[in-house]
Amino acid sequence: MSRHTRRVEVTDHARGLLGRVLHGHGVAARITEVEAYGGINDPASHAFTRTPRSEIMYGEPWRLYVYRSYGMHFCANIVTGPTERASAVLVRAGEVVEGIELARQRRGERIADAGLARGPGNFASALGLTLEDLDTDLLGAGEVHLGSHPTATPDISEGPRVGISKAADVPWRFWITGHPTVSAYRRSRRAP
DNA sequence: TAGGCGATGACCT
DNA sequence: GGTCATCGCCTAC
Repeated sequence: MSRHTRRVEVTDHARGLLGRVLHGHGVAARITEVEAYGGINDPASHAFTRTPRSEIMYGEPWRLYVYRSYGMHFCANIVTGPTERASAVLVRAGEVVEGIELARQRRGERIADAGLARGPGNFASALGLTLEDLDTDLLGAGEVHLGSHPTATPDISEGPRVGISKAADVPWRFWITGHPTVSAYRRSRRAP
């Protein structure tokens, strides 16, 4: 398989996740913003160097990869496979469509609805995702799983990924055009 | 075993 | 708009 074909794969998965609903511990959110990570070919991916932490991305697709960022935040990724390719999609933002009261309890009463799941750390927080959910099968019927595909294809915009210092110019960030939950672009301080 | 750093968020002006 | 807290994980020694 060619390098080009791999690139299309992971970005197609990223686009395909927009508009899908992710259920997490009593809260459901429609995914509005994602970033694609190309695994072994992507310097910005955790899987670029194979470590015990990134090992899960080399395994079965449609598993949940959760990691801790800056010591206190969790970020949720969906492994898209195939096995050994280590491709994954980072969920950056969503619109809470079920369990909004529970989401508000987790995030804080004063947060506006559109901000409940804006930003990767906030999205994981709103859905109650932690390291306990690592390796969850998202196609299963557990507390954390993916819903069906949306009936209509959303209008998708693309741009550079946020907050990374390597390969910061690759346009592998996708979001639903004009959606209020999408976070503003901010380039990493360490990016060249 | 120690040092450096980050796929962030919140708060301040 | 910009600045900074904060700590587990990875890498090098």
